[in-house]
Amino acid sequence: MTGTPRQLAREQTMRDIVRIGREQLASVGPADLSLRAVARELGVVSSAVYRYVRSRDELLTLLIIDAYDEMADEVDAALADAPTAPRAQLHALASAVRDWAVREPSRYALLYGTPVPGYDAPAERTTEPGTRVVMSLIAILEIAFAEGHVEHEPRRLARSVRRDLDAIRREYALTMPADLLSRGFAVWSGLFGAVSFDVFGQYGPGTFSDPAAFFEHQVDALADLVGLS
Amino acid sequence: MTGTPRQLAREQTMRDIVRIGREQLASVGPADLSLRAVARELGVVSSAVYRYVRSRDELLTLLIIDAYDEMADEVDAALADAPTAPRAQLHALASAVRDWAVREPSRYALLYGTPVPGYDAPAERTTEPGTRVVMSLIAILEIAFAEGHVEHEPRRLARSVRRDLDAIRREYALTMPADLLSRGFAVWSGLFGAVSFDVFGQYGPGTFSDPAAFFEHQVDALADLVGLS
DNA sequence: ACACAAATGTGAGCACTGCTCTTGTTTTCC
DNA sequence: GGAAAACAAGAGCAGTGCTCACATTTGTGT
Repeated sequence: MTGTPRQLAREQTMRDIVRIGREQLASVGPADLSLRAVARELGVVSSAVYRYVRSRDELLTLLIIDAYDEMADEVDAALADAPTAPRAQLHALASAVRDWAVREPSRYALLYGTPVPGYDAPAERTTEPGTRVVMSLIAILEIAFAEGHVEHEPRRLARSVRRDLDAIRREYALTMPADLLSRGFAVWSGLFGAVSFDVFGQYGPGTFSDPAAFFEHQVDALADLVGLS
Repeated sequence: MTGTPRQLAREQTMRDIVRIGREQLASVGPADLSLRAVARELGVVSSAVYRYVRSRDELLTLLIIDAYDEMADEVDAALADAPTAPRAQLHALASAVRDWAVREPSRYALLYGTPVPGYDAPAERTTEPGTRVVMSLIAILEIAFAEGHVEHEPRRLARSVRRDLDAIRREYALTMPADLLSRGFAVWSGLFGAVSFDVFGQYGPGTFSDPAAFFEHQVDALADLVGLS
């Protein structure tokens, strides 16, 4: 299990690099993330870091995966602790996302803010961790639908949209109708819209004295969107 | 009206700087915006630009105001052309925002993406242009409410939230109830959540073959949120 | 056990960035 | 015309990502 000392040292160094990058990110924002600063903190000359991380973009990828996973882990934990009523589950998921985002604004920005220019995340490494939360959301909706906890009046869909949604339904073996799934996506984007406005201060300073309470109402509205009881 | 040649030249140069900055932004993203590159394009040495623009942040401020205004202008134009039915007006507003955002992703990112680290927009200059769109949205809702075009069942609000919303209602002399205004904010954040997901590619490539059509459904959902008819 | 190869760290260097400061030039105003 | 203000130039500082030649350490096959 344990490899050579050199392998162990390498793994430790990789962990250190991600840790330092994460700390840097907390204080400086994605665009100003500096490999040289990481090297300094690591007590090593700047070029040495390139033995471990191909480029700054590679470091970003590592931090993105790290952040997606931590957020999703906290969502999972919150869902496990919450009552099983679908509306309660949705609130638990939403609050977990918001709490994490408020606590880690830079890392949240890395995931859901402006894509870092000139960088595109390698899909094969970030897709899986990046979809965990929305998968949880869809799962909540799917279970609620199966158990009859969603009041939903059918709506017409454009053909292309229906086709795309049906493809998703097939891929994940969903029983809920396509128009409900469409609403589920609206909840998803609405959720992250609300969190982003909150975290990025789009409401303006001092507009809401208790942002968390206001956020709860926003989530309530989203729950109504899919008729959750 | 027309000042000295020097004043005219200065105004022209300022316009050129904003124009070049806008062009740069289109190809490079907010964080990589370079004053030196602007100077090069302007055919002048880098330090000369500082005669016109105090710092890179100052240039960002100019570009932010420029972008807010252009987006709001297009929204206004779209609203003027659209049918007066509130739901049609909402669709017109939403589509105008999305169209502009898709056409100008970097400038959209400047407004609604990650705040540029270390930079905070001077409120006294960006607040007014930055609130034009949401003002239009609230106006649509207010008129729809006044004319009885909104079916809305009252909802309880947390005290602090009600207090904040009442302050806003007073400030803008709104007749709609606070809980409807709350829903209006949900529409607002939901709208920009949907646009951001769309523009920033959060759905993943190829998920939706006709993103514009899907977006329409998202807006439909948001319209239901405030019971627009 | 020893040699060879792979992995790791060093330091110099390139081209770029934002920004400052001194120096010289041009335009405006009295 | 001459003083004052505005402007442009160029050098320079500290920082960035990244590459490369070189030295050192570590792992492995014979």
